[in-house]
Amino acid sequence: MRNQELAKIFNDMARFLRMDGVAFKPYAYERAAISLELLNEDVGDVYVKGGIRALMEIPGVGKAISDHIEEYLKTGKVKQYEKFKKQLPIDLDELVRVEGMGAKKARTLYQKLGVKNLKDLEKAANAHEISPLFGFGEKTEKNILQGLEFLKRDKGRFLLHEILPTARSVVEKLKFLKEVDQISIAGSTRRRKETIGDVDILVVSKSPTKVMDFFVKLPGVEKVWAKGGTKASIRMREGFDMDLRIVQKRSYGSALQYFTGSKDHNIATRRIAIEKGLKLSEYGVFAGKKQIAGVTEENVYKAIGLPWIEPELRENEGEIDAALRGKLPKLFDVKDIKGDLHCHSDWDGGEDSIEQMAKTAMDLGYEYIGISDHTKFLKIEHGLDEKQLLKQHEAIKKINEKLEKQGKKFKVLHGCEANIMADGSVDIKDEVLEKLDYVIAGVHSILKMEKKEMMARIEKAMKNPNIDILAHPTGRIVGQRDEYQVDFDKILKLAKETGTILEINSSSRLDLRDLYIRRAKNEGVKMIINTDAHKKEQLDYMEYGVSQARRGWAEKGDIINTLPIEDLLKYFKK
DNA sequence: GCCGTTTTCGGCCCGACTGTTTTCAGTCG
Repeated sequence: MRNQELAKIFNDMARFLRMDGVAFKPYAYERAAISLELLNEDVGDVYVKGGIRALMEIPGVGKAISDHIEEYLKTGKVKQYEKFKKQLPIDLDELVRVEGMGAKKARTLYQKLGVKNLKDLEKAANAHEISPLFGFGEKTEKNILQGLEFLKRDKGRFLLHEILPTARSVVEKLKFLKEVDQISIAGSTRRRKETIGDVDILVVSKSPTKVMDFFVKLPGVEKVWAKGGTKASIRMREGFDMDLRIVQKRSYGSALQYFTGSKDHNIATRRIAIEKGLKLSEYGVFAGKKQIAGVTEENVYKAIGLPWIEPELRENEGEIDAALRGKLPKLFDVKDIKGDLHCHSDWDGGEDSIEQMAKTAMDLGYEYIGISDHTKFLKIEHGLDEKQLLKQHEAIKKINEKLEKQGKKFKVLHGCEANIMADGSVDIKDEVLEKLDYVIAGVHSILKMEKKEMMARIEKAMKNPNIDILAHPTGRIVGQRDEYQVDFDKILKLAKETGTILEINSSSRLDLRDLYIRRAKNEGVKMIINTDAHKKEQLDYMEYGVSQARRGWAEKGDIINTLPIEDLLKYFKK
């Protein structure tokens, strides 16, 4: 989409302008870039429909930027941008990935040493050409070399699944310190973004130095980037950074609000504060010099005329407007989940027996679990055939009888995760599917189909009266695989027509993604959050699916496994 | 360069830490 291409150009232009010491213009270009990224419609279509005038309707786009957009749409280029690039023919994106390298240092190194990319940079640093330069020194050169080393090992962003347990264990360790009065995870981890760049931790303490010293000496710390009186930053062995901020009690709420972000949400909240003649910073809300809020997040939001906003919503994607109108969604949490219907047992090569899975589900406080093993087409997953499914059906019946005898209210449901074949049929006969409590179906093979073919395939499956749930509907796996060629609007339409439930898969697929969840909710399409657990420990993944649903503005009524079993069953087709 | 219930000019989010030029620019979040 041309929106993203233009957003990149404007972000780059902002960087060039900032390098030249131009004030405020960079901010304007960045705002325009954000607007374009958030625009639902292709900017080319906007222009075709309404010309320059329509472009100027886009927030942050005025006369000059709309001219740039028009120029780009007509010629594929923005002259001013080309001029900037010619003046500074370096791979800035690459260079600024080195910790401590910004645009200005990069420019100096190009002008003095001809450094254009990481390779040149490494050569110059190794040859000690950097340290003698004006404004640089021994330490800067050493840091550049170390930054380059880290970059070589850089694995990019981490999955929330990988980060959250580590972040929590660090919080637990810090809690042991008597100097730590209050503590919280902040940043994108608190917003439960699906991938995390680094972990932010906020602490209230009267003895910051002691906490800092402890923090930078935690096991697994590989490098201390910075350590001051209120702020420290470390690189962990696993390859991600952790930042610790220490504030006073009176600023805990405002600091938590600030460090939770997102950046765009914060800019929006600060603007609101300014409109009210107040100042919002991490230290509090101020009327002149007087602090009027800051101890809790609730009173910070209240002071600027907003209700408290759930961290998962803080992306400046409509939550502020919704908050002002009293239309924020009522989010639910993992405690509202009554069961998990996408679970594998040792029948298909999973690690744990049906009983063990059921027991773990009971321990989690669930009222039911659904066993949905793979079916026969997936030989690599030891998929079950019709005969085995019928046998499993009897086994589950016995387990339920046993549970009933023990006086447990808990129930094991029997399903399966059938394969949607290339032609849209499934690999288990209807007469067997009919006997199950429910059927999940998913695409697991021939993923690289053309959109039209793939949609015909999925349409046929969704129209199958035996298929209740579409597993991982778009096929993406975070950080590993893009979604297959699907038309999500069509999927929503079919879900409405056929009553097929869309899955929010809590594993590293996190499929549906948050924006799709929001669209499904708006269309009134029902969803279910499942873990796809292949062993009992993975039943804990539910929290990630719930976070995803929360980021998608979903409410209890949108998610059928918040329902008790008798109501849940009503959503299945038969 | 953009914007507006303080509005067509004057303000734009704001503070911490590092290293080096020893007073502050550059970078980061």
